[in-house]
Amino acid sequence: MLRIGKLTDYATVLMTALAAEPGAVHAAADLAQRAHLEPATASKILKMLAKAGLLASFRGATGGYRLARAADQITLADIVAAMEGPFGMTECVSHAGQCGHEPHCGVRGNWRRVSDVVEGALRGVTLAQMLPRPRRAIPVSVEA
Amino acid sequence: MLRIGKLTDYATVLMTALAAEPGAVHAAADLAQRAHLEPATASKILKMLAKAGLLASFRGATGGYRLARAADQITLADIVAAMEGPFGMTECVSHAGQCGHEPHCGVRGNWRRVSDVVEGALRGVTLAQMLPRPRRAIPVSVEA
DNA sequence: CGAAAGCGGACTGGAATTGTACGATTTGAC
DNA sequence: GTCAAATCGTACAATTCCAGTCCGCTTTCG
Repeated sequence: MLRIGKLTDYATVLMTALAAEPGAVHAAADLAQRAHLEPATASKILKMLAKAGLLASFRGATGGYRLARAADQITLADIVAAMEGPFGMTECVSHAGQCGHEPHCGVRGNWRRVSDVVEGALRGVTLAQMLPRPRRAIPVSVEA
Repeated sequence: MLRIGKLTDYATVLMTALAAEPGAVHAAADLAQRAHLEPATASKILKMLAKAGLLASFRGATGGYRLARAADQITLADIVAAMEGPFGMTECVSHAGQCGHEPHCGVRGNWRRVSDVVEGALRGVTLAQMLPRPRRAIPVSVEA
């Protein structure tokens, strides 16, 4: 498993739909239709992405959403963080001190290293690379 | 976030406790005490690990659990897979055909690549490396 | 002014996960 | 041969989390 939430997955679809026409402002209903999502659900996701600073929003009639940065400046790590909060595969990685077992744990450091690798992998994939185009390698290198 | 379950985390603690004295057979109650877990919970986890083939179990008096393989032949990927089932960050990676959006998705391949990177990272950490010892680098290399 | 569109929050139904308990079975020890 | 120790398998209760929806408010264009 090791899943991300469905909403996070939908978010990537919506983001790629926006990246397909960068610069243009898209209404939420329009994006929902492209991504085959319920308008209410799409709207919720777009709100979260806007709050995280990944999208610029425009209110009022003819309003909508637009990418806040160029597609090659937005990575999967950004999207995941926007939808699911701070990184960390275990509670103790993202929120130190919450787990009463920390003093005698011994595996904490290892999870921290793995989390860093995962974050690096997500950070290595940009929105531009996710468009249906020739793919490039994901650069990853980690030292412990 | 991008969390693994708590039970998976506990499982790594139990596994390292077993790896500290390889070859010896430990009772579930003993391991629970070392890991500071409720006996019932530890037992549940140990059963899962045994069913997955990571531990050898011995019934009856003086029974208990022992590593099925050497500590450097067991990786975090094995433990996570034992506790959480087949890999994949999205539903469509581990179970193709379940998601009605697949025909027009366009991001599936990208999640597949990221999942592979994550799996590689977990596969690069062995139980032997998780013991409180000098750490080595996690080798990771991926091509897309 | 009115319609269109985003903003914010709340709410609910369901699913997954966690943690626990109990009887059955196996095995070593005396 | 009997007993006690220990796992196995299953089932269950509680809780937490998440997906999805809805509604009222605000903003902006025509």
